[in-house]
Order: sequence, then C-alpha cells, then structure tokens
Amino acid sequence: MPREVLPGTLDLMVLKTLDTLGPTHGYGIAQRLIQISDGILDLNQGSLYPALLRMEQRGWISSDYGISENNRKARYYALTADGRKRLKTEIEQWKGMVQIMTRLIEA
Amino acid sequence: MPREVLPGTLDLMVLKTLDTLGPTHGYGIAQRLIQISDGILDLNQGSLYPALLRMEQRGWISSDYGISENNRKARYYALTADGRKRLKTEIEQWKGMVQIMTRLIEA
DNA sequence: ATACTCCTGTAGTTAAACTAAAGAAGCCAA
DNA sequence: TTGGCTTCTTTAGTTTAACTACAGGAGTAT
Repeated sequence: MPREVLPGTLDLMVLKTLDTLGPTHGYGIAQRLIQISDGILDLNQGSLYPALLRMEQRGWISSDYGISENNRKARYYALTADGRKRLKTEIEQWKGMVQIMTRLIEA
Repeated sequence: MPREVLPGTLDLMVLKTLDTLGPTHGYGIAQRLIQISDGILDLNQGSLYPALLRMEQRGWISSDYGISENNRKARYYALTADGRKRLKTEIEQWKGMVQIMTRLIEA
C-alpha cells in the first residue's frame, strides 16, 4: 500500500496552498489539495494536522481560531515571513530535484 | 539538516540506474548518481545498502558477486522482470506527482 | 609498512507519514 | 426532536525510509 503523498513534499504543498489562498483551515487545505490533484492527493488527517503543528512550532505558519464559511469553529493557518522564505527554498529544492530526475529518467 | 535524497525517490533512482547501466555494484550506483546530479546527490552508504537489500528481498533486483573494473570484489545488482515493472510504475507515479506539483506551484 | 581508494556491511536513531480512533458542533430531513 | 450527515479538529501509537556512525577487507601505490 503506497503512501498518499510523496514524502518530503507535504510541507511545500501546505505552504504553497496558504500562499495562494491566504489564511485557511486544515480541512480547507486538504480539500484544496484534493481539488488541484483531481482526487489523487487524498490526505489523511493523521498526516495533515501533525504537519501543521510541526510547521507552527518551526515558525513557518501561525494559527488563530475563527468561524468557517459553514459557520463552524475552525483553526485558520497563515504563512509567516519565515514560512514565505521556507516556501521559496522548498520550491527551489523541488525544481532542482525535478531537473535531476528528468536527466536520470531520460538517460 | 536536510536529507540527501528526496524520500521516496531512492528506489526509482537505483532501479533506473540499473536499467541504464546494466548490472552495477553499489559503489558504482552511488557514483552514477553523483555524476548525473553534478554532485548534489551524495548518497550515504547507510542509505544505499539497506535500500539494495530491501529491493532484493522484494524481488526487484538480484545480486551476484564479481570482480570490479578495479580488480576488487564487488556485488553486482541487476534488474529482475519484477524490477522492470516496478520501475515503470514508479516513473509513472513520479510524472503524475510532477504534474500535480507544477499545477500547484504555478497556481 | 602504511596510507589511500575501492567496496561492503550493519547497529542504532530520527522523523515523516501512516492507521485508527474519538469527539464537538452545526445542518437537515423524517 | 431525534438521528444522521458533514464539517472540522485532535492525538496515541505504528511503520519505515533514510540517516549517523561505525567497522573492516582487500588491492594499489609510495
């Protein structure tokens, strides 16, 4: 049974989602990833929420409680300045990796 | 301290290397990855050899002892039929992932 | 001899992603 | 008004890939 997400890419996906959408709750992030991947990235909550906690502890995101579009209590996460820096770094690393893999696969 | 390789891509890299080069020993695989990545993928032996063991146990590769180009004893690994199938699958998954990430990053 | 490169191996650790569960709270239909 | 559905969060415990940090044999060159 394969992992849902490619390990090492989850942080990038979450950070980029917050960058694009602005402050979003966990559930919304998960939905966004399902939508943008046509249902492929159906993320476990058991992966998402610990990841959000991790990133908040590292100072890449911050959180506040609020009320969702559906009138539920929800925890909204937002990129911090450090998170924006981190996102940039991760995108660069990702692109480097893609280049290497492309070279390898087409060899 | 970041990981040397993007987790989840090591098997693909090893399988593809064997596909391209034919039977190769562990040290040779590591060198190949250094070369094709311009020194970026400087793989730990502590990652490589356990990975080779894993893949042999799963039947994706087989091994035989031989003598290297430098006249040393070396263990040569080769793709099996299952390994070739697995490689195909992994490449497809990788390409799918690249597509999703591209869509995400460019959104 | 001794130092260097080539080549393999493994014990133990870390941490990311997982399974599996629980639960609160608003919405809606019977 | 009850019971089910959806939304949204949380956390305990497991797995496993990749890591650090070793150790060691064997050929080659000085």
